Amino acid sequence: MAHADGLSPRKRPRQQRSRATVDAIVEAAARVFAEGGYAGGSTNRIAEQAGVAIGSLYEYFPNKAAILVAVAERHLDRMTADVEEMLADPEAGAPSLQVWVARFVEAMLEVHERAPKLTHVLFSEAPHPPELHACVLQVEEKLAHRIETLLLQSQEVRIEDADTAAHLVVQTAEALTHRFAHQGIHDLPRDRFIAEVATLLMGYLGATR
Amino acid sequence: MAHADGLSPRKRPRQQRSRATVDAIVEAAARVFAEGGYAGGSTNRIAEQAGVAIGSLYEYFPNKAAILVAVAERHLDRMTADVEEMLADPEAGAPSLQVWVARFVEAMLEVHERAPKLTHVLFSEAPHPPELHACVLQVEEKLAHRIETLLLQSQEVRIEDADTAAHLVVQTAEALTHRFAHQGIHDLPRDRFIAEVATLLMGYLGATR
DNA sequence: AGAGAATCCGAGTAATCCCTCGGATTTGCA
DNA sequence: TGCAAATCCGAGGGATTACTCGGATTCTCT
Repeated sequence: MAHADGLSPRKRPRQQRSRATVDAIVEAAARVFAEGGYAGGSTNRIAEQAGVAIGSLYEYFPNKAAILVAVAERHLDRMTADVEEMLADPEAGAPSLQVWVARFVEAMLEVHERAPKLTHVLFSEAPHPPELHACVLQVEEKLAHRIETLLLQSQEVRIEDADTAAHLVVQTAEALTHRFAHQGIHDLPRDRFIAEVATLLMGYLGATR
Repeated sequence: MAHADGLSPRKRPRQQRSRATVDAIVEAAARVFAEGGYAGGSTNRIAEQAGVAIGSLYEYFPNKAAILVAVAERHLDRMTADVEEMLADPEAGAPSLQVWVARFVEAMLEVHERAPKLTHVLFSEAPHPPELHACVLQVEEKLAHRIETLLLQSQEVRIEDADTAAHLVVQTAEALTHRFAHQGIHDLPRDRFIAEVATLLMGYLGATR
């Protein structure tokens, strides 16, 4: 009934008209934040870009942070969906772990390449209210779990602590692809970068007893 | 004579009194930025924390971004100095590459642990004027070069492209220690994390022909 | 059709922010 | 000692910001 936290929507959109408004706001916010960062994007500008009055915006979002969280949730959902889809793609019968890892790295990279600025703002630049942090943690957890099952299925490696290894793999892939998409790494070309990271991770998985 | 870029100091401090003022400002700015982020730290608050009038602050810094750059330069200088020192420490006669890598990872971690919030603001949160970006690049270049000579000296590994390998090692260590210091990774204890990252990097260096 | 709920509107408020400027104070030096 | 340069001061200007509120408009449902 009462919202203890100050981030949940102040009012639920009940008609499809208002649902469209909320969508437009979130979409516009993604653009605005990606352009000028979180602090640099004003709520007035978001409303303007969404073609909506500032008053309407505050009908559904209690404050600026809530808009950020909404953008993050939508973006993260799409990210995980994309990665899942690419990992599920059964184009080869029984791929080796090497192939799985390379696919994973490329999937992460594509996800970051799709919206490097926004991803950077969401993950690194913006202040992280606990709401958002939990959201990020959940995504990483989901990815790590996916990787872990991959590791356990593979006969190529005997892993001692698959849980930890999976988390490190996710963190490493996430961090490196993020950096590469955002600012590049030592002028490495894209495919070379992917191969190198895949090698890095395979070395780890092979070495971990 | 004229400063084309808008970041160089508007006036040079000539007496030791003003040099102390500039120091106090930079130090206060580091505290303020670490506390509330770049956007969250106001120049008025920085001046107040430094025990200096706002007018005095603008005698030596043309704008807020210039203060950020000054803080970054000082912090990065200390970071590189610390890492260099730890790597130069000759406590063992001829350490193996494994030992070198573990030392490097621990050094990077300590550097991030010393001021995790500030490091995060400097590296990730704050807007990166080209001045700052060049500064960061230079540090990474220096570290990569240090690692590269280490690789070339070692007889344990035959590296094909030592340059690229060194850069990837630096980026990986930097990214992972940054994350660990800033928000932890899967509740890994510190020593376990170091060991794991060292294993990761050694696997890569061993696997790269 | 008509009433009440949902939605939309945008001028306005209070706070804050970066930065200026004219003058007071202190320092170095002849 | 006295003067010019260096340093310090802080009230306040001009711009921007997040957010409010009272009322107009549109929708849903009987």
